[in-house]
Amino acid sequence: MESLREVGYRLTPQRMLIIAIIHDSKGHVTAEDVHTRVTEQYPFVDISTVYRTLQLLKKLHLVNETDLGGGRVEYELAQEARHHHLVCRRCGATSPLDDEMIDPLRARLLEKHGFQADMEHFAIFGVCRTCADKGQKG
Amino acid sequence: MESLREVGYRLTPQRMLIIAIIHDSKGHVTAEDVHTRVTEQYPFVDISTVYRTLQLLKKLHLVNETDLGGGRVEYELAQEARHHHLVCRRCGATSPLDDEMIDPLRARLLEKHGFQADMEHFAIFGVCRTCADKGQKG
DNA sequence: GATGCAATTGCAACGACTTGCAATAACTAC
DNA sequence: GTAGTTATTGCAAGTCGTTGCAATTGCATC
Repeated sequence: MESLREVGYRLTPQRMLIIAIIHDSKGHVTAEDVHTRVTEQYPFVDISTVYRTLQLLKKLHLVNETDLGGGRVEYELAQEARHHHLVCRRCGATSPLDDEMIDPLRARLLEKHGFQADMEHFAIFGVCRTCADKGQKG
Repeated sequence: MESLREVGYRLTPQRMLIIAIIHDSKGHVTAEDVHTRVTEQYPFVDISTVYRTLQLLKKLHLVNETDLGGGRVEYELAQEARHHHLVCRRCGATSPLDDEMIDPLRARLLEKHGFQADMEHFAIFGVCRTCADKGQKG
């Protein structure tokens, strides 16, 4: 919470609230979710402030931003180990994916192209095992 | 060009024009680009028609859609071999990436998670060799 | 070639997110 | 505690892209 100030940013009530809300939320939240919960306590806070704060927290690697294809971007605390998401385009289910699965690709990109890939928080779309078992058509 | 009709879609002048324009364009185009060029010939065509047509062509795998981080989505003909893009977050340069580079990951996802990953047209962000050589900070 | 009907279109309104700007307020230095 | 400065905010307007809907039009059938 104090980390913002340590990096030279001002610690405003809005920011504190937003950070607290994200801390309290398990899993993913949208900007809209955060804004709704913020305005319960500080009704005057604008959604643009929420967006700006989320961008800041993302820049500081305090939150991850992922587009899970639901029409709005999702955010989550970046405390846990780096990971990604498998998103089923049939049933919409998402499951986490260890970053280690991506490491070989990262290594290959560096080796063959000299490219240092971020691949911070990927959403990989496809068909999950359950859905693949049900229907045949891929 | 006739392929649309063959799959059960109507072949309208708007669609023909849009397809022709994408064919003529080398590399990536935005919806705005397409709309500008469409209205040179048919000034009444709405941008929503362009968007809808692009979505349709994407669904039919006739064009690829990629978010290269430029604030607007880019489209290109899907005629060539499947590929992806490396996007440098320093200089903004993009370079194509063979799909083969992704194959091992795809195989691993299927094997370990039973997940049939699409990974149709990825944009992988990071730092390119040139920029990495110049500055040190990653 | 006329008729019928659903796919497609243009329009306008909407959705998520961003941005310019003047007012406010967090931090610093006294 | 006060004053100064500058980051941050709220507001309003803007952007890219989507969507509901009535009017149009492609195309199949006669």
